[in-house]
Amino acid sequence: MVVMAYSKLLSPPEIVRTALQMLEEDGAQGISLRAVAATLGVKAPSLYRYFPTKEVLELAVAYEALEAMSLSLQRASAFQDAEKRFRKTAEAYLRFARERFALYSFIMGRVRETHGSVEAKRVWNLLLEAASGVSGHPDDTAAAVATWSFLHGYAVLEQSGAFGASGPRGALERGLTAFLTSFQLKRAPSK
Amino acid sequence: MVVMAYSKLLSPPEIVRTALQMLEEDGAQGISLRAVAATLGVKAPSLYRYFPTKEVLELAVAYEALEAMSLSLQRASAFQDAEKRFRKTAEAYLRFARERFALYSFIMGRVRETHGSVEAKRVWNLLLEAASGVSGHPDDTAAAVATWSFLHGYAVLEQSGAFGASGPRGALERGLTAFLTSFQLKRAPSK
DNA sequence: GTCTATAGGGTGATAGAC
DNA sequence: GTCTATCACCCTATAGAC
Repeated sequence: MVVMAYSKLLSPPEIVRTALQMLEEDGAQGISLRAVAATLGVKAPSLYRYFPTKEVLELAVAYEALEAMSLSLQRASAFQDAEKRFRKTAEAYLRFARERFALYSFIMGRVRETHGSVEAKRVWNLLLEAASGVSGHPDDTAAAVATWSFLHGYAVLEQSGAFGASGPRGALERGLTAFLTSFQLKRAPSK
Repeated sequence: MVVMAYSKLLSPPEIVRTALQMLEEDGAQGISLRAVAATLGVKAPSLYRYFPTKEVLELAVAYEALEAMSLSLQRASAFQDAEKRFRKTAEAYLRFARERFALYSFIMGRVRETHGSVEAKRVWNLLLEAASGVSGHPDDTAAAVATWSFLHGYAVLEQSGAFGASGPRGALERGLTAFLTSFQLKRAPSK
C-alpha cells in the first residue's frame, strides 16, 4: 500500500459546484450525498465536515443556480424597447428552463426557502422590470406575477410532454401577445 | 391463535380508492405500497395479486384522479355566456388544484402516460371549450394551451409559496383579463 | 389469497479509528 | 480531514410456505 498524505481535497465551493453539475446532468431525483462524494473521490461522511446537513448544501446549490439563472436573464434584458425586452426576457426564461430543466425545477422547488435572498431578488427584478416596462407602471407586481405564472406553467407543461406530438400550437406567442396587448392597454400616460 | 379463514379482502377498485385517498391526505412524496397495504390491513406483497407493478397501480390512480378533476370542471362549465364560462372554468381548475394539490400534481406528473386517454380528453375538452368559446374559433388549441399554462403555473407557484406574504397581488385577475380581452380581439365574426 | 422471509437497492446521518 | 463501520430507516419485488 502506498503511503499517502491526506490532502485537502474538498472545499464548500467545490462541493457545491460538483453537486450543481451532477444535478444538471441527471438530477431528476435530486442530490445524493453518496453520489456527490463519490464524484469528488471521497466518502459521504466527509461532506459533513463542510455542510452540517444535506439541506444546507441544497440551499447553497439553489443560490448558485439562481445566480446562473439571473445571468441568463440579464443578457436578454439589455433592450431599450419595452416590448422587445419583454419578449427577449420571456424567451431567455424559457431557454434556461428548457436547457437546464433539472436545475430550473430544483430552484422552483425551493422558492420558499430562497425567498428574500439577493439571488432570488435579482431574478424577480428582471421579470418585474420586463413587465413593468410594458405597462408603464414602475412596480407592476400583478403583471409580473401573471407573466411568471404563464412562463412557469408553459415550461413545466412543455417539459412534461403535455403538449403531445402536435406541440404547443402557437400557444407561447398567443400568451405573450395577450399579455403585451393587455398590459399596454393599462399603460400609464408617458410624459 | 385464533383460526381464521382467509377472506377476499381486496379488489383492484378498493386498492385504487385507498391509494388515491392516502395520496390526497398526505401524498407529497407519492404512493408507498407498504403504506397502502397497511391501511388495507394487509402486507405489501398481497397487492401484487392485483397489480403487477407499482406503476400499473399508479396509472389506475391517475385515471381515477383525472375523473374527479373532470367532474369538478364540468360542474363549472354549464354557463352559456362565454366569458362567464371561461372565468368559472379557470376558477374551478384552480380550486381543484388548491384543495387537492397532491392529487393534482400526481396527475400532472403523469401527463405523458395518460395522454390520449378518454379521462384526459374530458379535462382537455373542458379547457378547450372554455377558451374557444371566448375567441369564437371552434378548436382554438393555442388559446387553450396558453390558458392551461397560465393556470398550471399559477397553481404551482401559489402552492409553493412563491407569492410570499404579500400574495399574488391581483395577478390572477390580471392574467385572466389579459386572455379574455386578447381572445375576444381575435373573435370570429358571429353570424 | 395472504403470509413470512428475503433479495437487493436506496437514503441521511453519526461514532470513533487513523 | 478522511476513513470504516454502522445505525436506522425507506423502498419495490419475488419465492415459497400455509
